[in-house]
Amino acid sequence: MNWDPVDHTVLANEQVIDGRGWRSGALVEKREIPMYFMRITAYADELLNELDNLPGWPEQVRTMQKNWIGKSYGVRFAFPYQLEGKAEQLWVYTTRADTIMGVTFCAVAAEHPLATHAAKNNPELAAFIEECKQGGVAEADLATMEKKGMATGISVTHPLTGEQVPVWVGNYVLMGYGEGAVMAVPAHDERDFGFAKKYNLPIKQVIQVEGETFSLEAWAEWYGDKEKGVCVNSGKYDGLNHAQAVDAIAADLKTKNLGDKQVQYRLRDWGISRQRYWGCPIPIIHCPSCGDVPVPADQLPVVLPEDVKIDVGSPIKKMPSFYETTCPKCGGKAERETDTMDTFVESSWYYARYTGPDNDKSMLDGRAKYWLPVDQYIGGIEHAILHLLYARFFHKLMRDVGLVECNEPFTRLLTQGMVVAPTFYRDGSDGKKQWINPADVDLALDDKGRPTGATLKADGQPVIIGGTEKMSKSKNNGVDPQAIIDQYGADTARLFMMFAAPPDQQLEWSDAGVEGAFRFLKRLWKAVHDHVEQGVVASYAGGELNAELKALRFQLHSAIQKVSDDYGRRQQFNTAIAAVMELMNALGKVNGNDATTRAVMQEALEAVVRLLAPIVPHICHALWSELKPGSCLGSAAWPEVDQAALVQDEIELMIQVNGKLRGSITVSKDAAKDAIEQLALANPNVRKFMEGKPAKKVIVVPGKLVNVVV
RNA sequence: GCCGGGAUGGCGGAAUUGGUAGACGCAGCGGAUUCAAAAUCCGCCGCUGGCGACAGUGUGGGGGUUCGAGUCCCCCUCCCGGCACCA
Repeated sequence: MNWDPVDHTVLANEQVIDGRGWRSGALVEKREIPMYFMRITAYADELLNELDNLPGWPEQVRTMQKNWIGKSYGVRFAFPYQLEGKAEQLWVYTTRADTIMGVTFCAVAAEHPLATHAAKNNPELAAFIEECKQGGVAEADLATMEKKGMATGISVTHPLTGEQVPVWVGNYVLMGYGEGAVMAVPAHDERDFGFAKKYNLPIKQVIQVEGETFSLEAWAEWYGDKEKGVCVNSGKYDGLNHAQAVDAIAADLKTKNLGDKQVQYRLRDWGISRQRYWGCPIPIIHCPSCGDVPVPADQLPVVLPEDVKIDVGSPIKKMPSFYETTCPKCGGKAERETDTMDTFVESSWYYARYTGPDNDKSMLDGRAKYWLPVDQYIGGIEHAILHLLYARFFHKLMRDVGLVECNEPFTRLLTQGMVVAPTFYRDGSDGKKQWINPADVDLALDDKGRPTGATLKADGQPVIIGGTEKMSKSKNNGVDPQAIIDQYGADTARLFMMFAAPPDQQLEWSDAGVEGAFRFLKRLWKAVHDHVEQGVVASYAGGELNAELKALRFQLHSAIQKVSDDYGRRQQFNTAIAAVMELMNALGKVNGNDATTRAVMQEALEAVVRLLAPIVPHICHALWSELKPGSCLGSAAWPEVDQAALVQDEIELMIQVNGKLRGSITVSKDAAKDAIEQLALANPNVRKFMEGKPAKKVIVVPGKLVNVVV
């Protein structure tokens, strides 16, 4: 954990800025703190494999979860060594056992027992180990920090060559991950290469890719290649490829009892303890004689007390009335756990609780089995891994105790892009940033629309422009759509937001264009009323149509098809709205008052109202009752595509010469390929650009275009 | 640093399977209506050249594959999300 030595508190990663606590400014230390975990790793394989059974999930989310779980096939093996006359083993894990003959040193974490031992009589090393404990624990910090190390003076024995291999302490090796130790092959691992160059450690090439030349001077991409490389300088393993070498080496290690193949996961167990008030209390009682005892089922749930005083730290940690209790086992004096659960725990099953919110006997009941899984789940892409992986895990836990029956919680997933907005702040007197809401700021723009400065509306004084980030409470850059709702109504606000961008795309918030949505709804309202004023009629059901009405019905039914597909399959609402807008533009151009025209108009307007209802429900309900008096939109069927209306007699084909657009021809829908070619070659503009040369090739893409190659 | 996304007119975006780049909307410009304005309606609207017909050019940058690339492949830049205690 990140420990602030001044404030004596655990800090969230977000609260560690450049290795310092956000309030105290003190250098943060890494500290081990006892805590409770949920064993999500026991479900790693199922969580991974089931990703292939989630066709309704976006590919990118499945890929991210797959990479996060990070199943790897490698070899776990040991370097034997003697310590104070005793035989010991330094265990490491690698996915590149084929490079094992190129090991020139090992690196261990600062907290590794070997490092602790070596530091006993080595004050310089002890100081270095202390230094390694500084800084935050976030993976991003660890990955970007300068790689540092120091020799321990201890050597271990290479399990295959018998050579002595020096052991270093490395600030980039983590005790909590894997074995807390790694083998280093500088010739074939970029990080090890940099480390070896920096500390002048030997580099031994053991992989060769044909046609390449190895150089100690600089790292090259192929050094790390495991597809094309074969072993060299590796004795009996020379000439073997990656898979063969791993097999042979693993077998030899196994013979020596010093290792074997092993499957590993990047996924770690889920630490759920939080030293905060706000969260579900962890139901454990600490008894001096019985140890950690679970709170008996009949005393659950442990309820968070509400009569608390909030000042510094969690109030329940200073509240004897909460934590003083008796041991359920021995009846002696005991204390409740005062850590609470990560709020991700609750967000991992709330969706199931919705099926029985009134149940005060158990967390879920049979209704959960009836309703689940959730057909369509919607959440921000920022939850692609943590929340969605925890929820999947928790669902499987609930399945395994019989609370739910399905394997996965969410059948279809839509991950909406973040709504991002600029951030603004001032440096407060306490050194903390005061975040200012974009609505309270005036922006000055240059002629290219880029911001040049910003001032607070209230005092006209400048504020600092921060980055554009996802809207959040902590950065105070959220924008409330209430202002739009107040001015234009909820339908306009909904239409505008759905029209702005596809939902899975990130969107920089701006209310420019909201007028356009409002105008469109006014046009729709007027179009229906203009029609209804002349009396409602039965919608078109068949009969001869002139070319104009035929074209209109083509557009109408194309729109129905497109909107249905956009809503159902593509989940892209901006294009669905655009299709209806195009249709409305076409309807606006219709002249004529005859019975057939009015019937087609009735058909079109009825369709439009139903197509838009999911986006702008209020106005559509009102308009539907005008178009179909006595009927309710809520029970109206979704409009159906009339396939006959989609048949066109003639189609327009684009003509290209050498891939460049040079004109178009209109042909009958079932014109033969030869006839199309002849027509294209006869086109005056085509002849002009052919410059008298013969056509080498004519490509006809049915229904699309003709390309003449000369 | 690693993993996942993204970059297209002045702006938001469209182009779904490699086949008309810029749909739809905003802003802007011109016109109609009006005493005037608002509202509404009509037209124009990537860039360069041209009175124009039209031609050239153009989807972050560089290379490649293809009859044809916004779309596929390789390399690069920048932006956003996640990186296990923001949730």
